[in-house]
Amino acid sequence: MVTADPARPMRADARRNYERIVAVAKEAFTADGVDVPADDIAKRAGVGAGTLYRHFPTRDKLIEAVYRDEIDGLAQQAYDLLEELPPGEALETWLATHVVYVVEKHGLAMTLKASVDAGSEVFGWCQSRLRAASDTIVKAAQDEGVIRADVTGTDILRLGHGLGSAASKASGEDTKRLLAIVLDGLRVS
Amino acid sequence: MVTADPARPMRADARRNYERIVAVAKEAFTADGVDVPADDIAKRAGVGAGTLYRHFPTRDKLIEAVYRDEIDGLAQQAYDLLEELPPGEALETWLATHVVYVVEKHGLAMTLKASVDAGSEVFGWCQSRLRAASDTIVKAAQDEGVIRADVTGTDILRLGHGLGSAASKASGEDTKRLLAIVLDGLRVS
DNA sequence: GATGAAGCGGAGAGACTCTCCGCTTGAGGT
DNA sequence: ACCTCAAGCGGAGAGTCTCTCCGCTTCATC
Repeated sequence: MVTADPARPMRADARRNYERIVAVAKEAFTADGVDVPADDIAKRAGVGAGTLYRHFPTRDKLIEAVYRDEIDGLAQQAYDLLEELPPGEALETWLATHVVYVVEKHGLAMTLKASVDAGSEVFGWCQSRLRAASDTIVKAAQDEGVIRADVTGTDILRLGHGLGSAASKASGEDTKRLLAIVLDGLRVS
Repeated sequence: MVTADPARPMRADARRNYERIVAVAKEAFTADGVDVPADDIAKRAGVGAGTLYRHFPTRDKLIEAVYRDEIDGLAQQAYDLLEELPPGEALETWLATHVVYVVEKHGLAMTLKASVDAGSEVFGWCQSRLRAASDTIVKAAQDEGVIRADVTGTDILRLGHGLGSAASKASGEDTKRLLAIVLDGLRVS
């Protein structure tokens, strides 16, 4: 998923470090904001600054990688949920996850997105990955006949985003109710 | 408009410098992005770093001030246009200005907004200032009976923003056409 | 003009990003 | 098992950026 060059795969320790750094960075960004120093992240990950900067030539590349990883996790969850639950429930759970994600990471996501936007290749990648996941889960639920046939994957994405934005100014109770309303609307009547 | 303390007005030189810095910063941000060093801006404005940092205790405050000024200019233009032109034309011109602004400053505005968002007091101020301006110009045009009665100031803001987003991926020609379509839709039929 | 307060400039402290290079370690060959 | 060497590592330090401090200058007032 994040291999650099398929011709010669990363050495085991290099890959370990790469993943370690992304994980630590994600934690650090969430806890302390995107302004946390890169050297700090290196230290917390138990690697030298050189190692960090070899994997991520600039600070922005690191931010990009975290953003990408975050989105990738959200998309992956769609596929995982499909294996664990019946499609209808999977879709409902996924939408709820999406909303929680938007609410919890709102500020972070905005800043990450702003940092990433310039070299928007990554941004495009994220968008298509999310859409593919959303399409898949929606289609599965539709094949079972549990949700309306005229809903698209993009709709779900937008609903998740919209609900999240609305919910970030509302209480947890309200959020649940809003989500319930939308879920009800999605089901075949 | 940007006075700090009405009790004791700024000294003339201080105010001059304040305005100078904001103007230079706006130019610098537009030309070179928001990452341009604060010291550079001080130099270009012909003041010492100390002066800059007294007026704007942190770099973010400077960004905030520029964002605020930018929005303020857009809002002010609504009132200015109302004095120069008949209300219908004023509204049309303003909407076009808005679109151009969104297109030209898209990247910048996003980053500014992301930087500002945390201490969102400024953000709120900007929003209400824009809405007031929009409401005023819409109401004037409606009183003349030249645009639909069911349109609100917020609608115009949204249209401006939406058109701008759509237009940033389209050609100048397309933008003009899109704008013409919307303007046509706004007129009483 | 004289005087005090408000404001100015820029050297420099501290922090951050990124580079460089000698040392270490994993992986393939024998 | 051991050898070899490219791949990878760490961290000192160069260069840059933000922000502070304080002696000097300028404005406003009398």
